[in-house]
Amino acid sequence: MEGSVERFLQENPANDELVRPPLLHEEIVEHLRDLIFAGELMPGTRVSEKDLCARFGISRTPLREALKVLAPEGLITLLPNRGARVAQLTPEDTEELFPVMGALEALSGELACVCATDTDIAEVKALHYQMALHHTRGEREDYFRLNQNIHRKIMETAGNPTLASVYDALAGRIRRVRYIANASQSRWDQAMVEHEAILAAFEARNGARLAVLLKSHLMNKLAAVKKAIEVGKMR
Amino acid sequence: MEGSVERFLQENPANDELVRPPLLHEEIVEHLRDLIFAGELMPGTRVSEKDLCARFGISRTPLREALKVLAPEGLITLLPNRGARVAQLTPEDTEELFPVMGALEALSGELACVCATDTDIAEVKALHYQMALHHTRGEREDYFRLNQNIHRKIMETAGNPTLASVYDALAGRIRRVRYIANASQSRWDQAMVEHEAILAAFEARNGARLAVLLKSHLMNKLAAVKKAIEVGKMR
DNA sequence: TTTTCGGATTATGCATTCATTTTTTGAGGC
DNA sequence: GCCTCAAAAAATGAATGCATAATCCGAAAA
Repeated sequence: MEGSVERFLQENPANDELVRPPLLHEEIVEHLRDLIFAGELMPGTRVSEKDLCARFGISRTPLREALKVLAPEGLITLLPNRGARVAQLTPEDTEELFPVMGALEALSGELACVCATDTDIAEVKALHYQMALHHTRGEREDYFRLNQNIHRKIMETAGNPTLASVYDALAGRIRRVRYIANASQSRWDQAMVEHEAILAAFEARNGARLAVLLKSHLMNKLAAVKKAIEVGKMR
Repeated sequence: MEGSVERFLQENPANDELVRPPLLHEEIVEHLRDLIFAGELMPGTRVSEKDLCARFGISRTPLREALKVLAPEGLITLLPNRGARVAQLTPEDTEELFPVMGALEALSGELACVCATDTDIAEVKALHYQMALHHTRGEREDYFRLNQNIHRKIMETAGNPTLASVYDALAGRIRRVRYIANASQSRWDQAMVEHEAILAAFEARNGARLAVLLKSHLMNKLAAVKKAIEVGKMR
């Protein structure tokens, strides 16, 4: 019965994942993403093929494939004949990315208000107050983590995987700069106020309002980032 | 003075293009995109590495790299050990993509209203009336082309290359189904009406309104596509 | 005739190799 | 001492090779 697997896959494209063995380069892609996010590979640093191959215990082929995948994603910069570097976010990139993220988050908010179960809302609420606690305690790391979780939860509640994956790709690029957004206490406090409003809109299932709030939340974050960078340059 | 090129590139990242020789796999990526867009590689068809290598006159390495780049982009599906296929848009993908496109176009409209010069607006106006002419003449191909040009022009006017590139990537995936959106005359007429409003909002530099219009324009297009597909299934 | 099985053929995934380009190193000139 | 230049070393881009998995094809069985 030749072609039965074939037919199965054709008719059940969603089940591909269950069947397909892993592709090495895809694992490397994820591994590299993790290294970059973890800060082990800092922006601007040269990526030595030889070193990473040794590190992962693979040949250059799948590593190079992974680098070529990460390049369009904006995490890696390829300099022909001169190797790869961890991409460095330019001020222009930052200024361009935040509005796009804002539009995507706004959409996620709209959709989430339509799709959310009461449990979804309760979960966000729980995350919110846990985050608020970290805010009052001044625990930045934990605050950031919870913050991410809230936005991710809303994004998941929206029930649009395509939206989520586009968002994730962009979020990866600005992940680093987001950490500096709440550098000043006043901005951090302000962010917390904004989050109160976000939670309220979500609880009220007011999609339009939530969209506006999420969007402005990100634009405010951009302003804060720019200011923080300015200050950073000064000293 | 070794390292001067290095320094130049560091300080002038935008000029990289001028200096760097082309990477073979990137050319192949574009070439493959063109083939898919042109319909020469139809969705669902298997992509034979050997054939394409022969066609392009290259070895398998850069071709495989190109396929791996196109996979996350959604144009190619990789089945481990079973080759690559031109990705087929599922109904879910379609339904997920249009809202995202809508959000991005809405943003482009907002930004464009802020950035546009009078010339930009005049250009869109010219495109619009040329498109209207094709509509009255019933010239679908030309209408589509102008339609694309209008949205592209607004996107460019927005002055956010990151936004544009994200948009383009998604647009590539639904390019094919968009052609069937205006299958029915009534929907086509309706689309034209919507475009009148879009032009008006742009001329008035009413960003908020343009955003809403572009968004709903795309959602209506989605509805039309779904209906067209339903009808297609019937017969 | 249709289905099942098994070897031959083909295609794929990854490693390795080869040809260039770039970077490094160091000797010589200013 | 610093810059210039050239040869050596290293790294990159792409082609080739090899082991494995999938597909094809024909004979045998139902």
